[in-house]
Amino acid sequence: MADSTPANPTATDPAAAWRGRRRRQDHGTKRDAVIRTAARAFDERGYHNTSLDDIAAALGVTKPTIYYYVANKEQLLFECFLAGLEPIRAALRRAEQTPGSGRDRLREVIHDYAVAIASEYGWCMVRAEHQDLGAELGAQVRSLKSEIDRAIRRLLQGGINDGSIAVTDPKLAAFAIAGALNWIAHWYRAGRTLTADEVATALVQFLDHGLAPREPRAGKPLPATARVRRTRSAARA
Amino acid sequence: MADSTPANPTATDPAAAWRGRRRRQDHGTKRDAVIRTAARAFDERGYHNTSLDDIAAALGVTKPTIYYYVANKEQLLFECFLAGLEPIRAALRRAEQTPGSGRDRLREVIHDYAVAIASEYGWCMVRAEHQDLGAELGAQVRSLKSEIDRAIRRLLQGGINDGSIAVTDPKLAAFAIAGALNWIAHWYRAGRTLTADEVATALVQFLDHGLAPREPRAGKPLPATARVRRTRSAARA
DNA sequence: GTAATATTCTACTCAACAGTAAGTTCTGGC
DNA sequence: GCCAGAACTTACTGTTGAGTAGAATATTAC
Repeated sequence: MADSTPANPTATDPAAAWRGRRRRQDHGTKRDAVIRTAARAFDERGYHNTSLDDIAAALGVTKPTIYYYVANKEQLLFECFLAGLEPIRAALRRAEQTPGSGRDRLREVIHDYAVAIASEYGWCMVRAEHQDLGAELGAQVRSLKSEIDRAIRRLLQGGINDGSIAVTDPKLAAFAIAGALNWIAHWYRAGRTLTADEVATALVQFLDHGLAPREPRAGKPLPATARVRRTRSAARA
Repeated sequence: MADSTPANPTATDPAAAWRGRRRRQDHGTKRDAVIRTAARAFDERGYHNTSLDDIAAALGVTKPTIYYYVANKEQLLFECFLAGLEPIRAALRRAEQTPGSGRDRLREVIHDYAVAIASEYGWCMVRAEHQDLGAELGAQVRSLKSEIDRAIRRLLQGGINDGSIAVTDPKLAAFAIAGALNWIAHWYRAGRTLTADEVATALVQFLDHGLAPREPRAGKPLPATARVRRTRSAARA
C-alpha cells in the first residue's frame, strides 16, 4: 500500500521527478524521491559507504540539492525509517480495530509487517544503527520500535487469553517473531524467485503453525518445561 | 582455543593482557584481546563509529600496536566474525555426528547457536555489513554463512524425512529460525534479567513447538513439549 | 515585462581517521 | 653485558566526505 499512486513513475525511478520538463514539480514528490533513493543506496552499500554525492548522482542532481530537501544525512536516514515504518503502524492500527481472535489478528499483522520489511525501506528499519542517528533521533526510533514491540506483545497476550495462541513466554515469542520477520531485510531481494507477498504468506504459515495450540481440546495443561539436556556451555561473565 | 585458559582475566578485561609486570606476554593472547575488544567496541558504537584509536585506548595502547596484530581494520572485523562463528560451526559438526531424530539434533543446534549470538561477537556475526569487508573477505563471510544456512536446512530436511518435523517449506523455515536467533544480537544485553542460556532455552522451546508435527504419528513418540493453556475465556466466532 | 521567490549549482572549508615511516624500548639468548 | 629482533611509540600523510556560502537560474505572481 506504500507506493500506490496510480501511474507514478517516481516509484520505480525516483530520478524521474527531475527529468522531463523543468516545470515546477511538487516539492513533496521530489522530497520523497530523495528519501526513496537514499533508502535504496543505504540498502545496497550501507549508510557509511554511501556518500551524499552518491545519492545526488543517482538522482541526477548535486549534493546541495539534497540539503534543500533534508537537514542533513542523519535526518535523511531517519526519514527513510519513518517512510518504511508507516505501513506497519497502519497494520497495527487496523488490527486494534478489527474483531476476531488474537491469532487471526496477529496473522494479518505478520503478513503486512513482512511485506513492509521486504520493501526498499527494510534496511533502514532493521539494519540501520541507532548510533548513526543522533541522540535525539535515535531515541525517537527506539521509542517507535518499542511501541511496535509492545503492540505485538499485546496481540499475543490477547491470543493467549482467548485461547487461540499457545506460547509460554509472550515477550520472548514477540522477539522471535520480530526476528523472523526482520530477518527478511537480510536475505530478501526483490525481483528474484519470490515476491514480497509470497514470502509474507509463507512466513505467516510457518509462524502461525508455531503459535497454534497443540490440541484443540481444552483443559489439560501439561507440565511441560522442555529442558535441554547437556548444558556444557561455558558461562560467560 | 579462543578463551579456554582456565582463570583468564583477559576474557572479562582484555586490557589485562597488557597490564601487570609481565611485559612479554603470549602473542596469541594479546591478539585475542585486540579482537575481543574490537568486537565489544563495534557492538557498542558500530563499525564506522569506532576508530582504531578508540580500540587502542580501550586496550591502553596506541593505534600502531593494533596494526602489529592485524593487517587492517577490515581484517579486524573479519577476525571478530570468525571468533564468534567458531562455536556455531562446532555445534553443527557435533550435530552431524550425533544420532537422534532431526528435531532433537536441531534443538541442540538452536540452543548453541543462540548462545553464540548472545556473545560479544553477536554483532559482528549478524549486524556487520558485508560491504565493510572487502570483496575478498566479504565473499568468505558470505560463504561461511551460507554453509551454516545449508546445514540448518539439511537438519530440517532430515527431520521432515524422519517425521519429527513438520514444515512446508524448509528453506523459508531455515530463514525464519535463523532470523529469530540472529535477532538476539539486536536486543540481548548481557548482565540484565536473562542469561544467554535462559534466552537460548526459551527460544528452543518456542521454535521447537513450531516445528513439531500437529498430531503424533504412529511409530514416532514425541517428547512432551506440547502445552495447552486454556483460560476461561469463551471462543468468539 | 519585472520583482519576488524557489530551486539548483560551483566551489569551497574543515575535521576525522585509516594507514605509515621511522625511531625507541624492552627482553630473551648467548 | 651485548646483540637481534620483538613490541611499541611519536608524529606524521593523504584522502574522503559532510556540510556551507554565495552565485546563478528557473518559476510564479503581478
